[in-house]
Amino acid sequence: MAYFSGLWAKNINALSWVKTNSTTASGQSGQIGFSSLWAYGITMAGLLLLLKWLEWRFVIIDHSIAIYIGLIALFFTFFGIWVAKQLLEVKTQTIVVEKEIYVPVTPEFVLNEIELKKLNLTSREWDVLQLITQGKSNTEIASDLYLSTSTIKTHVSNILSKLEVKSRAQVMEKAKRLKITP
Amino acid sequence: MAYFSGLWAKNINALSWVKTNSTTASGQSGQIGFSSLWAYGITMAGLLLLLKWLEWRFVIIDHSIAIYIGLIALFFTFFGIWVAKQLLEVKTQTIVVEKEIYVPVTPEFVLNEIELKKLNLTSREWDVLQLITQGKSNTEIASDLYLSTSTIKTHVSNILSKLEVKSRAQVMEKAKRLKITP
DNA sequence: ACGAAAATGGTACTTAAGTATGAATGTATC
DNA sequence: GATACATTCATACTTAAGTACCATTTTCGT
Repeated sequence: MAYFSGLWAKNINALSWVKTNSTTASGQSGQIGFSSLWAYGITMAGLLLLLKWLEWRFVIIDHSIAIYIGLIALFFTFFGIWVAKQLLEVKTQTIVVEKEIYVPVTPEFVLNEIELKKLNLTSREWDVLQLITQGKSNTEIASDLYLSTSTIKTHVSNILSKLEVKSRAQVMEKAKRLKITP
Repeated sequence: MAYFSGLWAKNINALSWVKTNSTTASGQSGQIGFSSLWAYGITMAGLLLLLKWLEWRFVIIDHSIAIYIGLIALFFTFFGIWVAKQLLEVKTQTIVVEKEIYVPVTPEFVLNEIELKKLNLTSREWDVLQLITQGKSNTEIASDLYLSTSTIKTHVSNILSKLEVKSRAQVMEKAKRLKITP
């Protein structure tokens, strides 16, 4: 029984050494637990052999029951370690890292329909407005729509009135600002 | 020694029960390992007491050594579990999930300096051009820059020439297209 | 300091833009 | 069918835009 106490004390020392070792070596990921366990086991076994071999003959008969208990202790220690490994499941921690991605937003044009409806333009006025924003002259617009310049002038005049501006240049500026044209 | 074998078999059963329990209850995060360990310990102790109490008197003398060994086994099993907990650091498997966040790219205007230089505009012409793209009339531009309309007309005419267009409306359109104006 | 380019301004002119008004025709909506 | 609105076109006019040509002054690089 005296030897068993000694073995206990040695085990604690061996344990603390193994633990220190595993902490410092924690850089290499993965199998730390297993290799440390082996180191621990081998160290323990080595100590046991070392201690016992020195006084083997004196002990082998007198303290056979103590050795037996020691082996039982050793076995169940490993058994406990095995049990712990089964019980302690690997915790999976999911960390969601929000990563800002600057999407190359295509200079997509979304027509501001709210503002467009406020203007209360007729469909023909809308046609003319779009051609105006393309920098076209009255003559060109008339040509595009197969109309006379007189008609275009009328439409343009109405557009200016509805947009509350005084020139086609201001129409272009305001149409851009209100996002009713690309 | 016969009892020890029985105890072993019971342990296995108890273990498997505990493991199943811990798996199903894995929803609640944290202390699963510990509570399961306690459940396991209590179950084992309970079984031990139950089995032994039934034949206590018959056994207490004959098999005192077996009980002693059983206790040793129990203790070192827990010791092994404790050791394993020290050695096996809780592996936290970190899964980094990148979540795309679409940053609302402000409709930022980047001046197309390459195209701008090609135009070979003078600084004053550039001033006038910017005011043109704001939809301002020659009179307004003259007023803004403290110049006569004659000067503005000269600048505008030069701008039209350099941009190879025929009206201020086309200037606005082309300036937008070349991204030399917001 | 000199020359080239830039900046400013003027006059005269042409052309396009924009206004005002009216009218004919088409098209829904009740 | 009457009404309201949209569409088309025309005439006459005013105003702004744009051109052409010239002149003066300022700025800047070598």
